Amino acid sequence: MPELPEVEHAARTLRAWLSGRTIQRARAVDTRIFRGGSLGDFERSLPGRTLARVDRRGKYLLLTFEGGVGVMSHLGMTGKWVRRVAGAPSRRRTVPKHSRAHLVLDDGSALHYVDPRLFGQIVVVRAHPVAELAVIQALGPDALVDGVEPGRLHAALARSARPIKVALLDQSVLAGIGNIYATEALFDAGIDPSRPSRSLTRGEVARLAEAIRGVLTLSLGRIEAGEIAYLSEGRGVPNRFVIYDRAGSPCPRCGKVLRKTVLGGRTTAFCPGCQR
DNA sequence: ACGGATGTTCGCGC
DNA sequence: CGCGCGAACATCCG
Repeated sequence: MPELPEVEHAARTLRAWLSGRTIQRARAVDTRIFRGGSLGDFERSLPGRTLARVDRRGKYLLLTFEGGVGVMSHLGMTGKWVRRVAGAPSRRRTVPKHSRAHLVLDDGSALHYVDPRLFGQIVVVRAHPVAELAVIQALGPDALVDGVEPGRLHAALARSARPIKVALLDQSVLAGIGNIYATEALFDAGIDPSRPSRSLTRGEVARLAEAIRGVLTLSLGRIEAGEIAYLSEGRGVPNRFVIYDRAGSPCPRCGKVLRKTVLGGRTTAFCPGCQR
């Protein structure tokens, strides 16, 4: 579930895996994950290089290598980076299922990009810094790095009549929020997700901004603490969210039965009792 | 067994 | 231009 906290964790993990290492080999499978001439650039431009930095903007990972080659990696719905260590006494397969690309490092490890549904993207950029890609420039302030400034958010929300939940998913309004954290933050702030975004008062936007900060930092903390095995193989992990995917259960705040609706084509859980 | 849903983004048509 | 909808794909659940 790669939204901001999960992508931030992926960024930190990649930073640790790649720091001080040299890429020996790069291979990719020809899928639509690679746009333009990126597949060839991925295989040819990366070997011999070392990492300069890993950044995250919203849900986008930005890798910059010494010598001026950048890689943009977006995880889509089901993408993740996993590491395989040579000779590890593991019963896991050497090449993970649905591996679409991998980097072999000088310590013998291999970093695989795994993405069953192929909704992710990898773009290799040589002409300019990777952060100058149009998709990155189009992003609004990052919900974690830049913070959620209530006045600015209020101004952005005041321009549209679409539901507040849909506006929160718009990455040009605020970068990093996806379906789960939009649902959670609106519940936390006690705001009905179907309200027109421009109907929110300054006070409500301030509450929402605090709720967004809260749900993102809480989740990131839990991921970093190892409480959540996002990068591991395990599936069927229990739902750790407060109301996401809990329609039909009692509201943990007021006890009314949680309901669900569809906004912007996305399922949205909400409490009819305490979200106004 | 099969229909319907699933974390994201983009492009099309109105 | 704003918006709503479907498509891209594999897997899981009931």
